Amino acid sequence: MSKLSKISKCPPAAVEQILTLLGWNIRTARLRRKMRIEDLAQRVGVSRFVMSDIEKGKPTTAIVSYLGALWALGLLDGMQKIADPDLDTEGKILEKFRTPKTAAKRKKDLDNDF
Amino acid sequence: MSKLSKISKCPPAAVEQILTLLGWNIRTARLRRKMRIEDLAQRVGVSRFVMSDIEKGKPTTAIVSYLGALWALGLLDGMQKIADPDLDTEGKILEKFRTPKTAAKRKKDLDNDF
DNA sequence: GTATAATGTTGGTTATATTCAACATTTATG
DNA sequence: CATAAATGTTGAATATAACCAACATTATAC
Repeated sequence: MSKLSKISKCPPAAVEQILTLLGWNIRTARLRRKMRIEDLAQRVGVSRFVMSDIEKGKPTTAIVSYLGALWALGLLDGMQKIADPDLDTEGKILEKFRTPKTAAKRKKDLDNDF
Repeated sequence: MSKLSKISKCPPAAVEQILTLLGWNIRTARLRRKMRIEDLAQRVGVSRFVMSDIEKGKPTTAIVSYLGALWALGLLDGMQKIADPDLDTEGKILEKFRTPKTAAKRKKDLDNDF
């Protein structure tokens, strides 16, 4: 039996697209800085094979390796805003009043399930 | 000998900080949507343990699982801009003229190594 | 306050991500 | 064009990420 999650085996198109784009962007940034794959890999602390995988947008590679590449390129800043609660207008609407620590449901709670 | 990369064992503070923040933001978005860890995990296609790891900002978890969480929460959009070459002013300056496919160096090329 | 649901924790199993060596291919320099 | 560097590819070894069951803890609903 596979120990690889469904999303790893067959990611949604939107996710695959983001991964491919991210890898390509990292490659572009590296070349602009005249660094070899090996150079960037060393700064990040991974092998050149992992760095190559990243530039191809490999889904199962550790997020820290991706973030490390962004960090080594001075491109980590944009990550601050990802999923920022202040910018999550949809979430703010859904929340309305409560700020719970769990998402407890009760039987009667039909919950629109949006 | 460890087969875990240096960056996984001891990520730079900036990277660790981003990971913790990202996990927390995902948790906040989930709670706002009144989803259980289990619910979100199912939509993403991972076990509840992996989803829990994500909310803790575990560095070695596959990037696709993080992106899947963002996707399932409708928060994937922001990723488009990460490392966007158009926004990489530093890179644009360094690049100047060429658009190479490799980062070839020649012996004489002293290269400022920035 | 109590019952119940959600989340956290631990230990064990297994497929696989990372690593590396060696070779092939592609790209850029002079 | 020729040469050397950069990158791609393959196969093998090994530590570990993902998974699960079972139990503990925490938080919510009534």
